[in-house]
Amino acid sequence: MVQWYGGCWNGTTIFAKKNFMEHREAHLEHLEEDQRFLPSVSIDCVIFGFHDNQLKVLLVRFRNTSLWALPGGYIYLSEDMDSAANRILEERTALKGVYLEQFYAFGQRERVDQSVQRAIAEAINKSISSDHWISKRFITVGYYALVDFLKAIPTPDGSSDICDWCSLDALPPLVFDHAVIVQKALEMLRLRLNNNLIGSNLLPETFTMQELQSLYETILGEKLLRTNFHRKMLSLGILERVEKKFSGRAHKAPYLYRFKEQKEERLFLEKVF
Amino acid sequence: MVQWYGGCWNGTTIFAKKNFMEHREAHLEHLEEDQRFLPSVSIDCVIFGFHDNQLKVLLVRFRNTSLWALPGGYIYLSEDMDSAANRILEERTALKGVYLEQFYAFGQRERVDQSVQRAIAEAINKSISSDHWISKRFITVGYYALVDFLKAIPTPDGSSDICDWCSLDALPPLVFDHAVIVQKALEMLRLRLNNNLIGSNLLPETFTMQELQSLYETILGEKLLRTNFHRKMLSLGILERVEKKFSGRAHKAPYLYRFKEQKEERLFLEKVF
DNA sequence: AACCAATGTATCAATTTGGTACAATGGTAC
DNA sequence: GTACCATTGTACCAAATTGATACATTGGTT
Repeated sequence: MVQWYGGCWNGTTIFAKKNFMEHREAHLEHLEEDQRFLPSVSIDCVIFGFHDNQLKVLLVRFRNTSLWALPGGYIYLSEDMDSAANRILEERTALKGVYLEQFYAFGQRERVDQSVQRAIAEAINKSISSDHWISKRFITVGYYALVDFLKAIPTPDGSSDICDWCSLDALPPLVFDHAVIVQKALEMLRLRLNNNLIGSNLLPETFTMQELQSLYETILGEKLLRTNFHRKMLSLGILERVEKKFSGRAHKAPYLYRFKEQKEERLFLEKVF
Repeated sequence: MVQWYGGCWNGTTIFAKKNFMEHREAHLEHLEEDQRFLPSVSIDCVIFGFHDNQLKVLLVRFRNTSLWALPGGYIYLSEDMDSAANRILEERTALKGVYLEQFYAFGQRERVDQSVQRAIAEAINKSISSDHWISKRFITVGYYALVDFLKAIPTPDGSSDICDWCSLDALPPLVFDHAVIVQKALEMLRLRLNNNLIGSNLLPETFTMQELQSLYETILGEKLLRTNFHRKMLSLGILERVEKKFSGRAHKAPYLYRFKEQKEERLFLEKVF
């Protein structure tokens, strides 16, 4: 069990460990063949999950260090930037086709601390010269993803030994400007909280009103009145009640709900809260 | 007077022509010294102005062609990406410190049509080899700017002979994916229409309620009820009435308004409409 | 002086929201 | 079984917001 400020949760499985080795090989290959990547541009993914009434973010830790970072990567010359982001996401979670959205490009001149960069390279046993492609200046394009916490299989890449969930409110220190990137991702997520996109991607197929409200509260960072939330959600007409009831702990059993199939047009501008 | 689908307006002045020559020199210099730019990344600016109750966008036309494009440029290794965007904006408008915000990065593999790229290079008398830095793959980071239409001085760069305003609803065909970029800029602008950021940057110091409403309607793409708009705007408490009245054409003279000085904190999430 | 269209304001119904009350319920304790 | 209880679903009311219409004001035209 990985612990970090009490926030991490170990999702690594045997299956993940197998993938880990595969990707490690692939990664070493990349370093030799940097010509295949678009120079100066990297991608970083803020992968959100929801569990225990908390927003989680997927992080990797570089091998032989205690340095945490967002899962990231580079763009092959032959692929679209969005495809690259999808590939990176899939490599870390083993999930295909999940909700993924670009939210901002980070271009500060000094955003990558070169001494940290070197420390990482040395720790993973790569001596890189000062004109190595990786030590050149990069801008990074941020994507956030919304994934089903239980379905994702966190999988380290060749430069990391851990890939795991961390609670958003107890993140370890992150390398470079990654803390800023997470913050911005959350901001953009709030800005786009409307319509059902958020819930239907962060929650399992069916869920209780309580879980849905807790998700909203977590993202918005404020408490909502239970009864009014209930009313509002039902009035939007995007939920349907699953007729089976819940059976678990004490007290009254809540209904389960699921999101209705959506028409393609998005009500992107409608405000919910 | 530049005409294009009836939408263009010629803002070029004698002052602008002087700047034009200066920048042309600067640009030629750049082409030789491509080492000074960050590879693979360009910037394109969607510069919005408001005039005649219409949203305008600043465009450039490449020399000896009829090809229109967004004003753009590259990032010096020594400058932040945001600074580069500011510099590009200033070069085309002679305006400093205007409202400028990054909105999206465009990374499709084939987003730049190489045959068009070559045609432009030839037209401005540059023969570029297929491995010239400019013919490599680029992602472009989009920024939108909100400027006072009357204060901007549209100024072509070295590769263009015209820099001018075009009505958003009568744009000429644009090169590459620039039409998509404009569309996305508008979308993001709508998403962020809240608080007074928009108005205070697209309108002159003082303005009538009618002008403000017209701006909102243009950006949102829908009609609003005059009386309710009036009420809402006043209730937000962000306007102050300038005691002088208006004196112009026929009928009753409207009050003039201006935006109050804003506290630094932004009410970014508050919905207005 | 009569008129007119644009402007500022008032008003009212419909809707939405914030907040409280209360009945229903599925389990626990005894 | 019965009393109890925290949680859930729903009802309800007052306050605030919004949609829509009416109307008084006014600067200039004819």
